[in-house]
Amino acid sequence: MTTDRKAAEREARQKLILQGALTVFKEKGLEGAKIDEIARVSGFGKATLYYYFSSKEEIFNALLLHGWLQLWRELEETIEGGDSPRRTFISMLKKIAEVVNADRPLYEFLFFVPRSYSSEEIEKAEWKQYQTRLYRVLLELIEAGIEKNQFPQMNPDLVLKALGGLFHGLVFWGKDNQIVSEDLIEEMLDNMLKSN
Amino acid sequence: MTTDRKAAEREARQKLILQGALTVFKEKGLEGAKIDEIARVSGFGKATLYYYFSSKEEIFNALLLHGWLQLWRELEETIEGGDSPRRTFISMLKKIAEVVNADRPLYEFLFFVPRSYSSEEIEKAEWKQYQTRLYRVLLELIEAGIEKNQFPQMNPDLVLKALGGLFHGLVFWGKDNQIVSEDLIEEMLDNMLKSN
DNA sequence: CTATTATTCGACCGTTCGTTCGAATAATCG
DNA sequence: CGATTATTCGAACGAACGGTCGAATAATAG
Repeated sequence: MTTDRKAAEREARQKLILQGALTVFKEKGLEGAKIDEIARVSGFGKATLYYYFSSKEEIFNALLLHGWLQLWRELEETIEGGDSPRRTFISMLKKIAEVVNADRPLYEFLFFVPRSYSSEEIEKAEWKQYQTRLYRVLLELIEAGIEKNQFPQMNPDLVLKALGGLFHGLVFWGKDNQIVSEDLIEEMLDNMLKSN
Repeated sequence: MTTDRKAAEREARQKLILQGALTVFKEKGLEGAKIDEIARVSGFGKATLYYYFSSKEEIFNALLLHGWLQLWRELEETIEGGDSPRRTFISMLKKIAEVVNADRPLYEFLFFVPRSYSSEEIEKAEWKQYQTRLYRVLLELIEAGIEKNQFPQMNPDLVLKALGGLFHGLVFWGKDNQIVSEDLIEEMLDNMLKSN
């Protein structure tokens, strides 16, 4: 069967397009990114893009879905690990940082951009559920951890906001290049959660 | 002289336009906001907007400048207060939260949107310097505070990223309506900085 | 080889949108 | 009052852009 190779080639070309799209999206945002430029950067003609994707928004969503699937794949084993809530929580953030640092352009895009474009279309996108699921898992860990006195005795939602924001700030803020190691994240979290 | 009244009226009309622009920008972002809609919402004809502002981007920048000036005006007395670095730092964040909560639409816009549109035009905008200045003041407080053992003994940049992110998460994340009180912010910070 | 299918692409289309024009109206002045 | 200036606005302009078309080329099949 040639069908396998054909499918693989098709997928490879899609990946090339997504790669080009990412660099343009990152630089210009969703609306600022022009199809013509994405085509130019990925090295295809404009019409060819539409041979592989049916619209600009589909490219956008495919990119995010790709990132979330990859992130989630890496997280699953950590979640199943059966550590204490606090250890699992910290391990998850470390793992996320690791994944992020392995492909910053993609994940900066993934964690920043969607906040700015909350059209109804996007609300229903497939990748959205993974975002929601991640939030829920982290929240449940905090709830369980509070019971065991491993987190500050406060409203779990607040604790998640605070620690999530802290993580976000550590990993994503600042002049590009300087990435924060997973160990530093662990140290910071342990430091700040110490007294409880 | 009627000149004063004229100028005041002109400014009042500009404020109306900015107010309308804010609601549209917030809902649609910079590119998604259409001049026609801003005109409709502010209750002026489209061409009238151009009688008061020379371009869409000028409206955008005027809006942000307005917000930063107001925020900075409120912050200045806190900075001059002469409290300890740690107290001043916490007071500043509390004050920022207060200002934000007093006009959430404006400040959610102000703190979120610019991250998505980093064109070179925006880099040079007048409001940018206030953002930079705020960052520097907070960093200096942390540096001074670390010396006095009032903050974790870590790289000041990292501490600012962590605490800034934490603050950002507390104040801006989550389902809209629920605002976080300044006292909660203080409690959270004091809690997490306790052990040092 | 020819026939059929898959892929590529620049030119083109229709729409949208920021901006400008020119005329109409209101305010101010002498 | 008339004359001059300030303000308002919808209509029209032109550029930009997402998406489509149809022809050309490459790959595969028989």
